[in-house]
Order: sequence, then structure tokens, then C-alpha cells
Amino acid sequence: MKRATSHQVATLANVSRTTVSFVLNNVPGMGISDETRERVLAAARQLGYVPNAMALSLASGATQTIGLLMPHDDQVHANVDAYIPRFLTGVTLTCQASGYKVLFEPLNHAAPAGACLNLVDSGRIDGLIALNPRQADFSYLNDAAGNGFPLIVFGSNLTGHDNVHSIDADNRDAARRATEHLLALGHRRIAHIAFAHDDYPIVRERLLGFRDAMQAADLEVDPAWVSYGNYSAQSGAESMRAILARSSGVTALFAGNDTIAFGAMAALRDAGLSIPDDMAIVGYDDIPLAAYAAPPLTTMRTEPFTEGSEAAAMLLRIMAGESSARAHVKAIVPLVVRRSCGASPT
Amino acid sequence: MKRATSHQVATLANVSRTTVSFVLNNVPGMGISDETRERVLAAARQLGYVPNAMALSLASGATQTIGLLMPHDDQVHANVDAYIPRFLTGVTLTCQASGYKVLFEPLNHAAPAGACLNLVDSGRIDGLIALNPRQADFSYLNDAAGNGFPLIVFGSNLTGHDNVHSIDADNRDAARRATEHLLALGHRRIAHIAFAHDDYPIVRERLLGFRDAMQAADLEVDPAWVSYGNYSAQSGAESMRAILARSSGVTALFAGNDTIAFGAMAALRDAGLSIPDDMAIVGYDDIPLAAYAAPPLTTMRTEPFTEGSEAAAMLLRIMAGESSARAHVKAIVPLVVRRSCGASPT
DNA sequence: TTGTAAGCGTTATCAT
DNA sequence: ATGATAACGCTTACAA
Repeated sequence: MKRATSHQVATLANVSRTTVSFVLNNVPGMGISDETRERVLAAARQLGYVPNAMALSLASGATQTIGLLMPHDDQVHANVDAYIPRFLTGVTLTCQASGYKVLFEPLNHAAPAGACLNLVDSGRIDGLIALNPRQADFSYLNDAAGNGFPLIVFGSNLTGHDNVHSIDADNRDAARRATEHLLALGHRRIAHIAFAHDDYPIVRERLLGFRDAMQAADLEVDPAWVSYGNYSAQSGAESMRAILARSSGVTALFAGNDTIAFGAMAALRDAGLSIPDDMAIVGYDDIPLAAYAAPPLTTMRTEPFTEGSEAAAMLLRIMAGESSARAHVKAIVPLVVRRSCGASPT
Repeated sequence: MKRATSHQVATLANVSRTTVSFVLNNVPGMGISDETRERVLAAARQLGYVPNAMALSLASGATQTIGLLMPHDDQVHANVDAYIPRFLTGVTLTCQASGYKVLFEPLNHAAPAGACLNLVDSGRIDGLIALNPRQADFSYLNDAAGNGFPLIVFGSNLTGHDNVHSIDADNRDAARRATEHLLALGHRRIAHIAFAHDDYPIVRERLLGFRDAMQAADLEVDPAWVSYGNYSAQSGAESMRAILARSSGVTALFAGNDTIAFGAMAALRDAGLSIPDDMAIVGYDDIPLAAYAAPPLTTMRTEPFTEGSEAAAMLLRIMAGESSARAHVKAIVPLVVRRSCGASPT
């Protein structure tokens, strides 16, 4: 793999490396003769010259690359989760449009701080987006931000870290509204299956919102009604079966996400139960397949692609030195009503 | 964002930069005194020293980064496709285990050659995995490989490009077997909905396999039976409705992928048709949700995570200078029978 | 056992 | 209008 250097271009064009740089970067006010410019351009073309990105980064101090940090447990997460890939796409396309590359960094329990720190400290990236970081990740993220490193935290509305720019959906509020939808339909015994362990702030938020709604309706939530999945539809099915087995008399389910909901629905069908007659269901995320569930799933709509784009756009802005004040954006999460909860309020 | 340099470490430890480098890299046979080593290590720790990756790359000629190239059309593809994210995860985790980062590069129709070429020519990456490249992408991929650039092509078994290492599933054979499953069940009028336009070799292969099976059974395939989707469940539903509207009397569907199948199933349910009684369906991919469809979807099982891991492992091996001969691996695609085609052969 | 110096490919500041 | 030269942070012969 031989690559041409600016030196070779200079030699071929009979000029100095400086001139090559001036021509190729269109440096203004340098009064390069048209003749010279042509010669340099021709030489570059002939040699297939492309500037070396590493040398450029070293000299300029910028890598034109950002990092995307995301949680990742045991293959399951990024493997099965439907939100992340779309977020990633949003981030990537937005960055691409501005000439930035994105470095993808799944973060598992095993290597908590190391990977990220290294990414930042080794000067490999100019900015970082952390998607749904856990509590444990937050201390060094906050440090990095404190040192002036451009950082966007997406999806964990932790307080007391005013250094970091953040974008959030109000998961708690959305979960409350999801539950209220069920309540308004007349349901009183409502189950919740969290989509993961609750050391992720996001799952805790949804659980909290669920409880908020129940409490506001003066309803006790029986511990037998809540269960924890692990992102997969399978865990949703198992949780549903467990809840059914406890014969807790629940008539509705607020699923922590749509994948969980799909699993629960399958378990219900297998048990010969009807949706929504025996069990009304609302999900969360509005994954592309949600509208194609049987029956079509009522769910809270998130916009991963848009959110990824916005996170990237915000990061780009910060890196460009605009927007000095710490921003804390809240996204809106609408309820989209389909058929999994039946027709209208009782 | 201030970062410590090896120079500062050297100063603090009262040694030269060379010594710092020797100590930190554990260069053997250099006989560094334990006392000195300790002092250097302490200084590095105290300063939070992390070597600058760009400088390191420039000096060593290696970036410890690979690129992942993938097709991408109009948001739809990476946004809705269920295969890619899992492949990506497999690639990333395998690379991570070897200390490699991965640069994610979606490639859309608009910027065909540019993005990839630049990635390679700018020396930003040490190797490249191209996932399902289109015919058009192949010429420069082949060039890069010809220049000795480590490259794995996954999923487009193009011939006449012996420079490139490739991994493939035999899509044509798999599609044939999927169709044969339907045939064995007694179906004669079988529809196919391709999951994308057929300038992707992979969708052409599946179409070809479908035709192979039909032809082997001495069956004509009516043009009214085949339709083209665009990755989305929605396009699957539309295609299904179109096929139904042509009242072509088909009794079975081989869907180009599972997402398409989900859409088709929804359209069927809406039309009051029963699966599998009115329409038997086999999909392709075995996405995580396939087993949770209503009814559970019979489909061809791909293993995106494993395939991604293997592609990465192979690339890593090539970059390490092992395996000189061009490898062309074929993966196996088993049929997994669930309930969307009914019980047993007629 | 440790230090000096050259080189990796750029850009940028000066002279000329 | 163009060309030396230094600087970016590191590795690695080679010297001492």
C-alpha cells in the first residue's frame, strides 16, 4: 500500500511542499500563479495524492472524528435493541455531512472507564456522545467535560453535573402518560416489565413514571406486577408468563419497550389470551415493527434517528465553539394509539 | 483540554523521552534500572499520561483502526434493517478485544467511491470490511485489495475479483431451499417480495434461488407474483396488498427478509386472511423478533453477530500477515421451521 | 544504562 | 510569488 506524499507531489511539480499545501488548501492571499497552480494540481492528480489524515491530525490538533459511547451488555443489548442502531445512523449521517467520522465504542460492564478515557485522552477524537451512560460512567464523563472536552450526554438526566451538555427525553413523564392511557381505559391492575436492570437511569425513570401515575390514581402497585427483562423479546415473554403465573389479575401491561412488548404479546397468544380484551398493552419506543404487531402496538414514540442527528448537530456546534452555555434539551415523547389497548375509554 | 506529553513525563522523571518510551512500552533487552523504571512509571501516573494516538500512528504507520463500509439508502436501510446492527456489534466487539477501533461508514448512492477511497488513501484505517457492497463499489475495492490493502468483502459473492478475501452466505442456495420448503408443503403458486432493488447482488441472489427452485419443480413464475420492497415492513405490506390485488391466486410467500415478512403478515391479517391457511410464509434472516411474530415465522437463519465477528477476525488475521492466500468462505444458512407455513408436508 | 537525533507527513511562520 | 524551517508527539537507530 504505497501512498503519495506531498513531498512527491512537490518534486514532480517542481515546487516546494509549502506551495503544494497552499494550492491544495486554496489558501487565500498567497498569489500563486495560475501556471504553478495547474502544475501542482496535475501532479497531485497524477500521483493520486490524498493528504495523510494522521499527519494532518498531529499538526492541526484535530482528528475530524467523534466517538459514540454506548452501553452494551453481553451481546444482548446492541444485538437485540432496536433503538441504538437508528440513533447511530442519525449521528453518523449528520457527522458525515460535516466531514466527521464516527468511532463506535460499545461499553460493557467489564471495561467501564478505561475504554472511554483512552479514547479521549489519547487524542483520538474531538468530541464524544455518550448514549444512556450508567451512573458509574458519569464521574469521568463529568471530568472530561470539566476539562473542556466537547461532550453530549444523551438519555440519562442526571443532575449535579452541570459541566455536561445533555439531551433527554422525559422518560418519567412519558411513562406516566403511557400508564395514564391505560388508567383512562379503566384498568386498575397494571403490570410493568422493565426492559433492563434499573441501574440504567432510563429504566428507573420509566418505572418511576409508572408509579407516579398509579399513585396519582390512588392505586397500590403490587410487587407481583412488576418484573425486569433484559432487552430481549424472550425476556418479555418470560416476564409475562411469570406475571400470569402469579395469577395477579392484571388486565393491562405497560412494557418497558416494544421488544419486551412483542415477547409479552407472544406469551399472551400462547396462553390463549386476547389482546386487548384480556390484556391491554402499551409499549415504548415505537420501533419500526410496532405498527406491524398483532394487534398493532400502542406505544410511546421515540425518534432515534432524529435524536441521534440532533445530538450530533449539538456536538458539532460545541466543537465549533458556538453555544457556550450548557444546554439541557428535553425531547417530547408522544403517545401513538394503535389497537393493542382496545378502542376507547370505558 | 490539556494532555501530558512524553516530554513532560521525561522531565518530571529526570530522564530522556527515549527512556520513557522504553519503559512504557516494555521494550525488552534495554536493561533499564528498576529504580529508573519506577520513577518513570510514577511520573506517568502522576501526570495521567496517555500516549497521543495520532503521533503514534504517524510514527508507526498503523492506526489501530478498521473501517466498516456499508450500503445505506435514504435513512431507510440502516434505520430499519435488523441485520446490520448485529453485524456491526460482532465486528466491533471482536476488534475491541484486539485493541482495534472501528470507524463506521455508511455509503449512500450519492457518494459512491469518494468516502471509501478517502478512508483508505488518507491512511486513516489499517483494514476494511465492506458489507454487501454493490456492483458499482466493487472496482475500487478490488483496486485497494490489489494494492495490498487488507480487505474483507462480506456478502456479495462477485466473481472475477480474486484479489479480495470474502465471506459469503450462499444466498442463492438458501433461497432455493426456502422455496423448496414451500414446494414440499404442496404450494405451487408462490410469491416473492425482494427486500430491496436488485442492484444489490444479495437480493438478486435470493431472487435467483427462488427461480431455481420453481424451475426445478417445472413451475412457471408469473411476473405478478414478484415484487420489490425497500427494506421496510411497510413496503412488505404494500407489496403483499399489490400481489393480493392482482388476484394471482398465490398460496405462499417467500419474503426477501423478515421485516418484509412482518409487513406482509400484517397486510394479510388486515385482509382477514389466515396464516398459514390462506398464505404460508417463509422469511429470511431470523431477526430476534421472528420467533415472536403471529404466528412465529419460519425463516432462514443468518447469524449476523457471528458473521461480523468472523469477518473481523479474518481481517485481523490478514493485517497480522497470516493467511496469505485469498480466502473465500461460505457460511451455512439453515432453515428454521416455526408455524407460519403450517404443520407438515401435504 | 541512558541520551541524541532523525524521521513520520502535515501546516504555518517567517524570510526572500 | 515562493521556499526554508519549525512544530505537532512519538519511535527507534545509533552514540555515549
